[in-house]
Amino acid sequence: MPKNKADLLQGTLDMLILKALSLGELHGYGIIQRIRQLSDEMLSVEQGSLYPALYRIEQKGWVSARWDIHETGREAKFYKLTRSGRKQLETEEASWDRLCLAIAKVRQAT
Amino acid sequence: MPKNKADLLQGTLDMLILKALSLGELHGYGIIQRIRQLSDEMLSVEQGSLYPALYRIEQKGWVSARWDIHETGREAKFYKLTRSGRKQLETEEASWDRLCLAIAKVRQAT
DNA sequence: GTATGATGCCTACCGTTTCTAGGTATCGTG
DNA sequence: CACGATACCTAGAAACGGTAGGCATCATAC
Repeated sequence: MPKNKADLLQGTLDMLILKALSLGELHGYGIIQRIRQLSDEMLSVEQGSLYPALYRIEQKGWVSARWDIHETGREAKFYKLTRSGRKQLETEEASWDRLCLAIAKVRQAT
Repeated sequence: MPKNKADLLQGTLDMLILKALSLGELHGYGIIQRIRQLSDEMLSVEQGSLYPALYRIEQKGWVSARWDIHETGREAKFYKLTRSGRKQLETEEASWDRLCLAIAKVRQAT
């Protein structure tokens, strides 16, 4: 059980993964690191969340995957954003903006 | 099944309920209306989400409830934020801010 | 007068999401 | 050689919010 809500990604996992991949092809483990790094260590995606998510995202055609060997000489599965994935990222970002705006409006109320 | 993510509250339901009640005592159905109105119709909490949430929130001591008759002459269950609930609201708002900030950082990346 | 929609409460069940907790293997470093 | 980091994966469970139903009252429209 997650300790507190701040640790939860609350529906943003797909968007984060797509965003991470929009900066360039990457393998699974690297996605986790990139998200953690970009968020100043505030977000940490668990492996148990990531891999099923990647599978799901691949099924939807938002990323394509291939096995390759990266510079360290190790094998890894590389994911690349597809055109459809880029579109999905935009959609999810718009939804997120919309949600944030709506929440902000409620919170503004006095 | 929810049509799209924009419709989802993504973990903010409790915060929204507490916020709505922070503006004054209110009955269940009224909470739904207040949230919808404050968010400019962008957020709509379903009854099937609200009532179980209110029960849960009451169990945690964040709100107190009493049956009463409101101005229209109808009976309704009125909920009031407790001191503990006000504290919880602050906590949840801080978590939300933290999440938004983290997401924003990732999204800024080029 | 009665049908209908809004108000008002509730429950049971379901789908999605993300977590925890495990497993496997390789690599570099102390 | 042990150990942590890297790299992949799955199973199971918890949390959350939705759908879909039920019940009752009230005002309005037909």
